[in-house]
Amino acid sequence: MSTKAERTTKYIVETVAPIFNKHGYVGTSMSHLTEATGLTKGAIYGNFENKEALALASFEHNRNILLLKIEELLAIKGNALDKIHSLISFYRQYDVFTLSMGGCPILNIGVDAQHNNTLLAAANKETIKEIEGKIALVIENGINSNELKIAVPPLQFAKQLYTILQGAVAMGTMTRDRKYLMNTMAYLEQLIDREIKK
Amino acid sequence: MSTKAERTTKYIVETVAPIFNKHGYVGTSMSHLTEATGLTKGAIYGNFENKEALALASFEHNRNILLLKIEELLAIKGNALDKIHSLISFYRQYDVFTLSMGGCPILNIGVDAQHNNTLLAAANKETIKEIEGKIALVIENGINSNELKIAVPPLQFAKQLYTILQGAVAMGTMTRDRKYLMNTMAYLEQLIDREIKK
DNA sequence: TTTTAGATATACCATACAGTATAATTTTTT
DNA sequence: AAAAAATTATACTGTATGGTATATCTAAAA
Repeated sequence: MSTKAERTTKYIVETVAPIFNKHGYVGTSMSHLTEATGLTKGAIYGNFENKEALALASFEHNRNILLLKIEELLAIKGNALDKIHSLISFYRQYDVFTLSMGGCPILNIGVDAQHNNTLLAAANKETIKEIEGKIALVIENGINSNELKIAVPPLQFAKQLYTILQGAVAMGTMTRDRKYLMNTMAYLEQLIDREIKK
Repeated sequence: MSTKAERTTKYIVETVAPIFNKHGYVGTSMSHLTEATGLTKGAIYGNFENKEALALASFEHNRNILLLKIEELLAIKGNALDKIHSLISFYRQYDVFTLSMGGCPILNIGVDAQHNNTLLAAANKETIKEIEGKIALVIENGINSNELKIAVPPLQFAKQLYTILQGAVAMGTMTRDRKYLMNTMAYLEQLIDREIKK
């Protein structure tokens, strides 16, 4: 069984991650965190070196949830097109999926950290790269197995797809209107079939 | 000629707008603003009621620059397709255009204000509506003059187009990589021609 | 050019901030 | 069950925060 501190550390991160995601690095104060956790600063600073380390752990927590889900979606049985459709279909409910995280961690931290915290900004950039790489791999396999044919390299296609997905996430977030997700995914579904079928 | 206070007010907003845009509402402190302007708090609070009013004026300043530019781009001589291409082409240099504002005001304020300032969030939402409306009008005119034919209503098409544009802006911002703008606009140019030509 | 009104600077609130030293309290080990 | 070690609470730093009252200065009107 895990030690007390390990469990407390986990509890703090889980409780605090959506707060950092919602209010950003500067927008989140230690008093927000003590209030939300019911713990004192002594407990928090006993488990994390400083606010930045806690913010980083919080981002990585949310990032892991998202990455694991994306891996799962791209690992379903079927060919490359099935996997891509599985991903796109998921983004219809991306808002409810990210609700418990306090919204999309990529968008929120990516924008907030840009001029407020270089560590978080770098971690975010790295995560984007990972997601794009995972999508690209699926595309590449589809090409190698003679299933797909596309005009651009797999990674560029993956980046283009993820850009449109994140566009819908951004617009949905800013306007608090789910329709951006629904309409964009509907549009993408038919676009993908038309563009990459062999 | 304008009064002294009018000129000072203008000077403050111009100086302060990119700071709010970069660091967000909570991330911007009054000391940032006094330092940047070379003025004291007395001068600033003499011209603005509080921090929120100043942040709102700052957003509206950046928003006006952007909206005026978009209006200009959509007002060029030619048919609807020319106007749309004019807009898309502009977004290739969107990063250099928004540099002096401290980045895209729609994205930055839209994400930051979401959980930190309801007034700013509402103003941002309104601006998005305006931009989409302007694009939709161009599409509508193109349809009425028998130039274009599209499968969805003009406003939905406009929303879809702006979603992809903002996706490129978001990805470019988060990764600090211009290629997202370049590649997405290249992709859009050929997509538009294929999809909406009559 | 003097008066008056408008605009800016200074000095100061009370409060909140991130962070720390240490005491009290739990866990864990013996 | 006692001792040792690890963990959390308390109380406190010094500094920064948004905002204000008032004094000083500057520009416009008489």
